[in-house]
Amino acid sequence: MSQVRVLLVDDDHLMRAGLAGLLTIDPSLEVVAQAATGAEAIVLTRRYRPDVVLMDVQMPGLDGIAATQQLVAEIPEVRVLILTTFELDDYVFGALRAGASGFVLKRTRPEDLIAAVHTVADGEALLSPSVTRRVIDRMAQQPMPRLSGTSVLETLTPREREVLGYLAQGLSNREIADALVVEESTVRTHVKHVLNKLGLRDRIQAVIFSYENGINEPRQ
Amino acid sequence: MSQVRVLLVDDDHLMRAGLAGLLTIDPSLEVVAQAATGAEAIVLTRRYRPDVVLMDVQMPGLDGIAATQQLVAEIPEVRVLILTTFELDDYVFGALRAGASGFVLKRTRPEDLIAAVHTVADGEALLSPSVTRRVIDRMAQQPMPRLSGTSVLETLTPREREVLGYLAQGLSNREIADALVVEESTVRTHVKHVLNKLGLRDRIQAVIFSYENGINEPRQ
DNA sequence: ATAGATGTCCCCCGCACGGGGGATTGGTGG
DNA sequence: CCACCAATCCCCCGTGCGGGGGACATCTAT
Repeated sequence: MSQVRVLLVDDDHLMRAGLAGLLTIDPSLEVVAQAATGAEAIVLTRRYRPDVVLMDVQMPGLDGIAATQQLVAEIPEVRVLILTTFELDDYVFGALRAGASGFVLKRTRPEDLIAAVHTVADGEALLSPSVTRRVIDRMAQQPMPRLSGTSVLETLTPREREVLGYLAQGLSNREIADALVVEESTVRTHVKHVLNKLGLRDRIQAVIFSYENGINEPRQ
Repeated sequence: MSQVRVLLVDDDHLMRAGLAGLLTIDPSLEVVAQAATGAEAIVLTRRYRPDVVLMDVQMPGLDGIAATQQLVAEIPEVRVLILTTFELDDYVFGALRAGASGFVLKRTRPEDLIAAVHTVADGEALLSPSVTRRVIDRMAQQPMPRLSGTSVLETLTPREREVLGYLAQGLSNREIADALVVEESTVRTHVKHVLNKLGLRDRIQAVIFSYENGINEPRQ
């Protein structure tokens, strides 16, 4: 793999700019898109199909770990490299549980970061040396926790879950608006949020999601 | 049942006015509300709980057949009497599949229309004489299409069943076209036929139909 | 006190979709 | 031979939908 397509995900645009500039040192790396939130990362990953997603853990809304979980579940080919400032246990293990391919600290030297991107792009796993110790320690005592431990549904607000219920029944925005006694524009907003948070393309995918996840039970 | 409560549904307000006036000839009929769209019909049916819904087929937005389907599914007690100007096959069978109790032409004489309302209010089914012919014709060659049966699927051509399979997976017309290696316009035609034959509003309802009828099996 | 989350509502824009036609080619059956 | 169906493709047209924004009020937690 010569050319590696990279998606940057960080809520701080200065950090994104810095990373983008840093990665352009290597001409075989191409930053195809940048996202400021986890939800945006999912949308952009679907659109641009990057080889590697450089993902910050700390973000408002859908955080890096939840986003990673959804990304990997939907697009297994994508490699997620987690970036963080501190080496917090929760982040490390949460990220690996979610299916991340690697985990590097932001204070890593530029050339090492570039090397890390290439490593995960090649399908290898990668951990910052200072992190490796923690991982093998914990691996020894604990079995690997389940992938779907925390439901994506929990990222939805109560109202959004309600809207998803109506989406699952195939109702239009107008019909949902009538049912909830709000404006259609409000329903549109809720629907947008539901689709973004769940990483779904459109309301049709929401129907399928509902059946596949038991929100809709096929009546016989 | 002495007093019959009626909901009028027609996008043409002149037609509604005409029907309303016509029905007031019979003091045992009471027009409790009027709707201009299918969606409105559903809302008003919830609110006013009419005995009979006099429903036009041709309406912008949610058409009479789709509205009937939802109405009957949600409120089985309500009797839907379909009104139309022309006796088109798609309308007739789509409406009956959707759960309509009757089907009358707008050119029916006033006293016959009033009689029709009373008939369906009593729980009987009713068809305009000119429509009955078509129904028994079709009955002769194939069993009455019904909601729960798989017989409706047999009205689809092989290609249409194939398209339904892709619809069930939530694919767009473009994606189905690529899968079948035909033009998108061809897929559009197939999709139209599938929706018409199954009496479905849109591809979203097709997804739901597929799950409810075992075309899609929810995994796990 | 300030920030964040939530719910409500608004705008513009472009595209996919479904309904309304119609046309052509190849079979198949009466 | 002719009628019919199935499958393929075309047009126009209106609208529903999703993405991109933003605005405002309320409430909660820091």
